[in-house]
Amino acid sequence: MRPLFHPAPEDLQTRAILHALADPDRAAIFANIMRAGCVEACSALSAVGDRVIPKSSLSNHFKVLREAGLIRSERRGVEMRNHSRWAEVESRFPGLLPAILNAYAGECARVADGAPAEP
Amino acid sequence: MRPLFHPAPEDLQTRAILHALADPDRAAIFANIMRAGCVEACSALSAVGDRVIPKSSLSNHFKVLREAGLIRSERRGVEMRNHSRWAEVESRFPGLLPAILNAYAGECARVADGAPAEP
DNA sequence: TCGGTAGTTCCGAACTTTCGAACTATGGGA
DNA sequence: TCCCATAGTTCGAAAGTTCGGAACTACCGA
Repeated sequence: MRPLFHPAPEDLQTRAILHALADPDRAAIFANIMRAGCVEACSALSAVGDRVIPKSSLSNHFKVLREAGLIRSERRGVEMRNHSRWAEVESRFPGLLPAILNAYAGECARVADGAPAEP
Repeated sequence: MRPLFHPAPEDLQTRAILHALADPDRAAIFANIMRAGCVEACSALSAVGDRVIPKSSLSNHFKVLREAGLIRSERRGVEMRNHSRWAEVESRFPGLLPAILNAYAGECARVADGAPAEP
């Protein structure tokens, strides 16, 4: 197992952040990490909605979030703790994360409200 | 040539917008359309920085921006006019576009300032 | 009608994403 | 200490996406 890579705050890239959050599953995972007091084990998030995400895909999602600089992961015994790097991202790109999470939240609310989700 | 597809304001999706703007070329094209009074021909944007973007790639970039709902394109004789749909996107997802364009702008400023761009 | 310009489509090569299977690392008993 | 269970990673094949050159369509002016 190779060591975990985390970009320095000054190496954060807008493109990587947008790419990471352009996947609704990853955005949901990130939103969960924030909501859950900024600390969470990976496997606690293995279901998004009613879909189960396979372990290998989950592992990849966490890697993408980590390498975009959105979360910081550390091995703690047999599991992993994931902290959001909100403050660092926020100070480098003010308003970016709130706007993105808001956009997703607004969209979900609308779907839940009215139109049924497409199959 | 098939007709141009534009999503309705209520069909705009955060994921599509983030995906469209996660590509720095597309983000630059979009920023240009905004800056240039919201109207621009495609080929006017065929260079980003000092790189030339091939026509077919450009055409695809415009398609992605259009289908994400970020721009509205109409054929005008031999060329295309592209309007940004800023107001519509902004009213559906407040703060999203300014935050993203700001993030890119801040990043460019920093690169221009100090470290040389990687090859 | 022809020529030029603007943009699109097609298609193959290169790249990315997904997910099951096999693997590694760690901790807790027997 | 050895073995098992658990948490996560890596591998590899299949499916999907992106890129860009060549050929195409659409429109305008001469």
